[in-house]
Amino acid sequence: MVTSSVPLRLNRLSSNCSTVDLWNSQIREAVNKNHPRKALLLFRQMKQNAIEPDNFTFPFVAKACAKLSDQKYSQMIHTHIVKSPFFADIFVETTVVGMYVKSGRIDCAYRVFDEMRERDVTSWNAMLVGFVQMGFLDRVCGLFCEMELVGIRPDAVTVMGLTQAVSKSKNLYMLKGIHLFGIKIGVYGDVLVANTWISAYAKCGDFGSAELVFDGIEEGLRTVVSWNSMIGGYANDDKFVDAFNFYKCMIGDGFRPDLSTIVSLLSSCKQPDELFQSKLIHSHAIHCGCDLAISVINTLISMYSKCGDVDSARFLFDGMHDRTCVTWTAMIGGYSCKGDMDAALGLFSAMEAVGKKPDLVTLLSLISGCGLIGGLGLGKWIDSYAGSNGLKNNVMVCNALVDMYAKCGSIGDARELFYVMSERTVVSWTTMVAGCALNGEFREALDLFHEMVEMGLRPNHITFLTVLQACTHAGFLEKGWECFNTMISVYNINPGLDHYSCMADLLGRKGKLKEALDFVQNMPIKPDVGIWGSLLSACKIHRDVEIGEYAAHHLFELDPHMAAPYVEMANIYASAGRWDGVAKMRSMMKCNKVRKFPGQSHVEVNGKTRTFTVEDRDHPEGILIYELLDCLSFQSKEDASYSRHLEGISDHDLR
DNA sequence: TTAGGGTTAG
Repeated sequence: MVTSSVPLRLNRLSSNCSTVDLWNSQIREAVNKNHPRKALLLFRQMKQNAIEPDNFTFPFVAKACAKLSDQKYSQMIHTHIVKSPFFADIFVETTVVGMYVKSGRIDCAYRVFDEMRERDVTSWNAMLVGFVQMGFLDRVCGLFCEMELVGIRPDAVTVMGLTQAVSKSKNLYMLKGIHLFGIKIGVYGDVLVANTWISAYAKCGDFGSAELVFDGIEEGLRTVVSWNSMIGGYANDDKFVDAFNFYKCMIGDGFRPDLSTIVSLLSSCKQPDELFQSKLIHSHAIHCGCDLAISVINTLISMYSKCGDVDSARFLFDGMHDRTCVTWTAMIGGYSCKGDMDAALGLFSAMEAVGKKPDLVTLLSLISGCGLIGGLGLGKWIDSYAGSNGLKNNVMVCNALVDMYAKCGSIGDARELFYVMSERTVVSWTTMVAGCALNGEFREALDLFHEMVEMGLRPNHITFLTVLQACTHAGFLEKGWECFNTMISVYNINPGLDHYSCMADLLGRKGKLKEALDFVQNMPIKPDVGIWGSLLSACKIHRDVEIGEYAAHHLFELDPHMAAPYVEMANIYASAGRWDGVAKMRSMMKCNKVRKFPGQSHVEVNGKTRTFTVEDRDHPEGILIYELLDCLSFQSKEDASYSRHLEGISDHDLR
C-alpha cells in the first residue's frame, strides 16, 4: 500500500540533498533494520513518484530481495536493473549475483556473473559463496583456480567461503589446507575468519584445532560469535559438559550470551541429570531478555521434555500466544517420548483444530511413541494419515514406520513396507536388520545385512551393533567374530564399548569363558560395568567361580553400591556349594550398605496401570496367574526348540 | 563470521 508520509518527509529534507539520495537513505535504513518489505515498498513509491533510481539504489533493493530469498522479487528487480543505465556497473551487477544466490537461483547468478565485463574480488566471492551454499564443492574449487589464473587476489571473504564449503563436506584434510592458505595470504588475524575456522573444525569433529584457533585470537578481539562457535560446536556434537564449561568461561570473561548461545546450549541438554544446569541457562535467558523469542521457547519445551520435566514444558507451551508447527511438535514429541500417547494425540487433534498443519517431524514424533508403547492400532492409523497427507514418500517417515511395526511385533507389516519403499538408506536397512533380530528372525537379519553390503551400501557402527546383537541373541559365534573383524579390517570402524560388550556376551553365553576373559582383558578401551556384568552373568550360567570372582571384583571396584554383582556372585557360590562365599557376599553388602530393591514391572490393562515384582503373589488370583505363566513358559520353550530344530541348530549347540 | 527451535536405526 502506498502512503504519502515518506515523500512528504523527503520534500521537507530535500534542501541539501538530491531527492534520490533521500530515497536511497530511507531504503538503506529499511534494509539495515531488517525490513526488506518496507525497502521494496519504498522502491515502488520512488518509481511511482517518477524518481529514477541510481547505482546506489539498486544494490540496496537487491539486498532487500536477498533478505526475502524470494525468486519472484529477484527477477523483477533484475528486470529493472537491466533496463537502467547502471546495468554494467560492477557494484550493481555483483549485488545482483548475491541476490540470486540468496534466493537460491544459482543458475541466474552464474549467468549474470559469467556475462560481467569486469569483475573484482567481491564478484568472485559472491559467486564462490553461491556454490558453497549449494554444496557444489567441485565448482567452488574450479572457480577458485580460475580466480587465481586471472590474477584476482583472494581475500578474507574468499577464505571464509572456502572454509564453509569444506566444513559442509566435513573434509578435515582440505580444511587444514585452507587454514594454511589463510595463514599464507595473511588473513589469520581477522576475527571473522578465525570464527569460521572454529566452527568448521568443530563440524569436522577436530575440537583440539578449534580450541587452538580460539586460543589464538587476541583476547581483546574475541567476540560473542567466537564463543558461540565453540559452544555451538560442542553442543552440536552432544558434548553438553564441554559446551557448558565454555559457557561458564564466556560469562566469567564478561560476555553477554545472545540468542544463538542460548539456543545452542539448550538444544544439547538431553539428560535428566542436566536439568539443573539447563534451568540455570533458562534463568540466564530470562536475565538477558532472550526468553521471549519463539526459537528459545521451543528449545526450552524440547529441553524440559527430554530432561524428564514434561510439566515445565507444558507450562511454557500453555503460556504461549503464537505457536508454530515446531512448538506443537516439540510438545507432542515430549509426550510421545515418554509413551503418553493419549496426551500426544490430544495435542495433535488440538493442533489440527486450530488450523496448524502437522509436518513430517510431527508424524515422526508420534510414530516413535507408538513403537515405544507397542501401539500397533494407532501406528497403523498414523501410517494411513501419512499416506493421505502426502508425507509417506519421505524416507525418514518410512524408516520410522518400519521401526514402529517391528517394535510392535508386526514384522510382516515392517517387511511389506520396507520392500515397497522407493528409497532405502543405511538407516532403513539397519532398522530392518534390528527389527528382524527383535522378532527372532536372526537368519533374515544376517541375510539382509549381506544384501545391503552387496548393494554397495556402507554399514556404519550402528548397523554393526545390530548385526552383533542378532548374532548374540541367536548364539551365532562364528558369524559374530566375522562381523566384528570385518568392521575393523574392511570398514575401518573402531568398535565402541557396545560392540565389545556384545562380543563378550556372545563368548560368555556360549561358555567360552576363558576366551571371553582374554577378549575383555585385551580390549583397547577400559571395560565398563556392562561388559564385566555380561561376563559375570555368563559365569552364573556356566557356574564358573574363578572367572566370576574376577569379574565381580572389577564390578565392586567400579561401583561398590550396585546390588546385582553381589547377588549374582552369591548365586554362583551357592550353585558350587560354597556357602562361605555366600556369607562373604552378604557381609560385603552389609558393610557397603548395599540394599537390593526388587525390580518392578508395570503393565497397562484397560487404562489402569498394574505393578508387580518377581514372585509377587499378592494378587487375589495369584495361583491362576502363575499356572498360566507356567503354561506359557512351557509353550515358549517348546516353540524355541522346534524353531531350532527347523534351522538345524540343536540345543547342544546353544550350550 | 557463529548459531537457529521439533526428527528415522542402537
